[in-house]
Amino acid sequence: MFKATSVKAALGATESTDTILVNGWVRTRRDAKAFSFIEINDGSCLKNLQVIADAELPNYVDTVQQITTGAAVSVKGELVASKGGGQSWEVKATEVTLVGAADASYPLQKKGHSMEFLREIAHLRPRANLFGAVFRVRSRLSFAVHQFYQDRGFVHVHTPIVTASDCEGAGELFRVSTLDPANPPKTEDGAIDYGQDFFARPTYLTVSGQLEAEVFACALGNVYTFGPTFRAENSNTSRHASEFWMIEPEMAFTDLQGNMDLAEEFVKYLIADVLEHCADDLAIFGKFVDKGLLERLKFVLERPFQRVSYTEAMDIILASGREWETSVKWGENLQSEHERFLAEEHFKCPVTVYNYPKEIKPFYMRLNDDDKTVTAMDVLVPGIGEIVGGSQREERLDVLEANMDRHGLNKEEYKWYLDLRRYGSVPHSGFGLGFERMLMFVTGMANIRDVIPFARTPGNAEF
RNA sequence: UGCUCGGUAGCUCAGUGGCAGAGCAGGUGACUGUUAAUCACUUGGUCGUUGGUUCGACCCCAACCCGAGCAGCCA
Repeated sequence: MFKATSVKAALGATESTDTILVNGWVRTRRDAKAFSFIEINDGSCLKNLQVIADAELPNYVDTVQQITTGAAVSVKGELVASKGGGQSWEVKATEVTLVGAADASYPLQKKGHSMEFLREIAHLRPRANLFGAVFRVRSRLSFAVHQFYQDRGFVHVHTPIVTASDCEGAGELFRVSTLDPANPPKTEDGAIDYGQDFFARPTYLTVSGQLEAEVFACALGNVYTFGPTFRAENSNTSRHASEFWMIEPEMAFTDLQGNMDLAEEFVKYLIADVLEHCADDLAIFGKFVDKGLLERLKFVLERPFQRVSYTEAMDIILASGREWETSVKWGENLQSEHERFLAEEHFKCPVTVYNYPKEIKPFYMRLNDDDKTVTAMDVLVPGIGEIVGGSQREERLDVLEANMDRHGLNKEEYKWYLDLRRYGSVPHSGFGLGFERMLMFVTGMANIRDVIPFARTPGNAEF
């Protein structure tokens, strides 16, 4: 069989070619006097390839003129310089095969559609220009994540997706069980007997690979995870999903400063990589989704991230003289409006906030010498808010145990985690970066549901 | 989960207590190296669901369902 040429390769040609084969889906067809224009797209790039199907073709009337938007076609012909404006190359067809027809009920029209409508046809939306671009960028961004860490000698660790730790503090979990929900085995006191469950204990989908990543950092030095993460929160916002992907680097012999340095370098690397490798796709976001996108990305790339301690951030917020919907004071969580104010108005660039009050952060964060704050750090970006959350971990056994007591955790269940502090404990740090939030930032897409192929949100797991 | 807004043709929307509308898509025809082609004609409706008010409800009221935005949870 003749080897097919991608639309991307055909459009990037440097000279005409006698015979090429192009496969793809028809975006639109128009009739001229003695021939038909067929525009096909195969997902290899944003642009379509224009095909000239002459009326002399033997199947012109009964096939070519019946081809509609959405149909799959195979075209053989000559790649020639276009006689019309708008494209440099086109294919003069010698053979047009209708591989799979699409009738008038094909939902994607040549016009723009609302994001909400396209979400309802998630199985067809990758064929829309915008979503083809989103998912090509997603693929590239994913590759860039690995390249960043691999280039720096980090080891990729596949942390488990099924986990038994249910009290890490990162929200509600999805239970994993093979018990019959209508008739579960019971213990003598009437409780469900998870001893008879598949894993002989209650298990859940992971909310973070951090604790396991710490194990590997304390053996292999610098490691990272990149995998799916699950939160059973009833969150209904444009930036939360029940299933999302997260990158979690973890570094031994590294303090909070080194952690913040890595987070900033990482975010900038991803932006630079996408700017370099996805220019065409980014252009469509700049045109239809977010006019200021390219300028903002370049701006973020050039400027150092601002760094302020939680205490300094609180002073800035309190000194701003603004009226807040939720008033805050030292010791309380920053609200979205405060984070947005810092990133979008006060600094007008990404901000890393560090050293948060210990009361509002999880047990594993390292206690500072002031005994009031822990080495937490969040990177806030304009338009999205928190994109990175991390910390230096508490490496001192006695302090960690005291933290766990204070948080009411069962130390028995964390024996293996505490062992890391018993045997060769070292200062270590890491963070989590929300992959979809990064993708939103890089594309300007406003809703997380539009950067996930098949989004899972409360009440929604179709497809 | 709370607050706010919305649900009318395949899509995007307008509409008013008294016969259901437009643009686009679809169909037919014309024209044409076009490119979200153009022009003419044209098909298409349980106005989210259920109940209530009313002589009469797409419109007013209530409950529910679905969607979106914001908040909380966080990445």
